Amino acid sequence: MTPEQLSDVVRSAVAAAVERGTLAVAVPDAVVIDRPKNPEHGDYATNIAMRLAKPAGRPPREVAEAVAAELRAAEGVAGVEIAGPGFLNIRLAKDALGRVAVQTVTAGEAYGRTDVLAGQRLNLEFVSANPTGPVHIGGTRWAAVGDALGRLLTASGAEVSREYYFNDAGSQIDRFATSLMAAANDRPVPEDGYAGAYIGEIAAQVVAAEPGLLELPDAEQQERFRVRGVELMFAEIKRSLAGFGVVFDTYFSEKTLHDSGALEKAVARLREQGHVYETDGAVWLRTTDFADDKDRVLVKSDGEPTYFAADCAYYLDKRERGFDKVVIMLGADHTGYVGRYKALVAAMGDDPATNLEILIGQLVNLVRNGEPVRMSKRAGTVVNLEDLVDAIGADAARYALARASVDQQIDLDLDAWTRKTNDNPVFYVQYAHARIASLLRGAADLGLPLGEAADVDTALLETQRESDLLRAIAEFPQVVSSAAELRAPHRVARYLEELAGTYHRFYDACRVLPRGDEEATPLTTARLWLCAATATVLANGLTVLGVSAPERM
RNA sequence: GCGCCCGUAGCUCAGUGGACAGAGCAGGUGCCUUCUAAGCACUUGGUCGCAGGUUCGAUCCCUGCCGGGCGCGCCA
Repeated sequence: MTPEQLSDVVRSAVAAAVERGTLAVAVPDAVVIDRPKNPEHGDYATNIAMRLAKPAGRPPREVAEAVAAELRAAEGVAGVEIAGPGFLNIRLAKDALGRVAVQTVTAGEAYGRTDVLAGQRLNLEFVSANPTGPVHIGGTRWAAVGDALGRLLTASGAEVSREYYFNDAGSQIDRFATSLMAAANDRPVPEDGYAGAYIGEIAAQVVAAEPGLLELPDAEQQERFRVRGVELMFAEIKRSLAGFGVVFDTYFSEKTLHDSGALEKAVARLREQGHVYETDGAVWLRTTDFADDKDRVLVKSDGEPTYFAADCAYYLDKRERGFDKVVIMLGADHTGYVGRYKALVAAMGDDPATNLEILIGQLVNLVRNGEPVRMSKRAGTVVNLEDLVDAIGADAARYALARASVDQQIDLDLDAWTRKTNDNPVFYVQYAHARIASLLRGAADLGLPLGEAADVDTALLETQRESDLLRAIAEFPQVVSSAAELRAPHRVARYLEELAGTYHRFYDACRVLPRGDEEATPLTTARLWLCAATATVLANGLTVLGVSAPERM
């Protein structure tokens, strides 16, 4: 029995008490089930009696008595104790807990999937780095977290589309093109231009692809460098992301919004809604009507639309494509956009609370030998996605970036994440998986297959270490769904570390395979199922994070 | 000045209103002739930044302070 199943059982017990007349209260929608740290507090515990005490108008312990009386009769429940201020400590029947191992192995890759977010259509935008250079470390954090979040949301039943918005219009791209042209013609890096070795490399590729390019007038050259340069740079970005295991459903070009008249359409819609005015020759959106700090310019006095105007058009486009909710992940240096983005959604006539979600990720600092790695865009010492992968590998990079809460700044220590020791959590978790894989290979060599689910006596799994492991495994679906709902992939990583530790402790205490001349027993089989179940959860969890689950290490 | 994030063990960090606040690392003591020691056991270590408030109950919610990070363009 998993906590979710137990939650339903407890809820039914409350309903039964109400039915019987021993409790007068509205039956709650959901019952919270805890996994107590203290084994004396049973397999699971619930605070439902304390929650219902006030609405029932009775002391928590009396409510607890009424619920416990019903709960004791429930299938799979071996014992119920009332403790402390009114906790219900529940002990499951041995087999009710043990069957979790069978359920897990049987479900395989599907174990952990739920439908809690079924029916939601989400557009998940992340990375969205401009094709003027490689994906920097901040974008890399979002590549890891965003992709993991996408997998989590999908696992929880949501319909998710990953989207990468790229700016291929405007002055930043112009500066990129100018920088390429300067590099190709051996001219100095222009004012506000881009430096770094990649500029020279891209410039050379453009020249190679376009014979006679350097003989053309500057204006024509510039255009060719822009088009080809963006193309090449973007291919480079896609390649590095793919190497990181991140692929998007849609790569959305800002330029297409300009070319299709979508900006004018968006401005017209905002004007219809009555939120647009003109001052000093510019067109403004009155975002202050929607709690923004100041109004925002849509069209500059020189007639050029702003980036914000494109944001408006882009938001409208996403909504017209049928997404209920637009989720955007930004770095902490973009915190200032939240207010104006909410305002634009409201000005469009939508509800920012339901149609928009902006997730802010704090900055990443790199550390080597305890010293901060100095980063300078001008000096070309920016650490980007590929540098990080080269330094510590894709698995460690993804895990390191995904295991921290996005609200927390991270100091990513390049040495710690390459160490093959216990202070490297990704190895700790992967090692547990490889260790089980090795054990299962050993079982196969001994001619000990798992066999049929019906033939396993999981009630034999009765030691503390075994039931600890079963409870940890049972928790996984809830970890996934709550991590999805809270937009917190790091919870999965932390859970996996705990699960790995629980497994290592089990392994240390419980011999699985027969030694020497010993014969396999029913307990051998039960423990093999438990090991296989653990491996399934470790693999499913690592997959959610985009990290491999190695068979050997 | 205003907005967002952070402040929890010596260090790096978990902790969706519940029971004595947790993990890894670092320090100390042990455990490998048989399933991966990249492991495990025991042990040292806390005014959860400070002060109020809400609650049966607060590390968590609210208010105010203190300290650190980031941001506040007719840039993109």
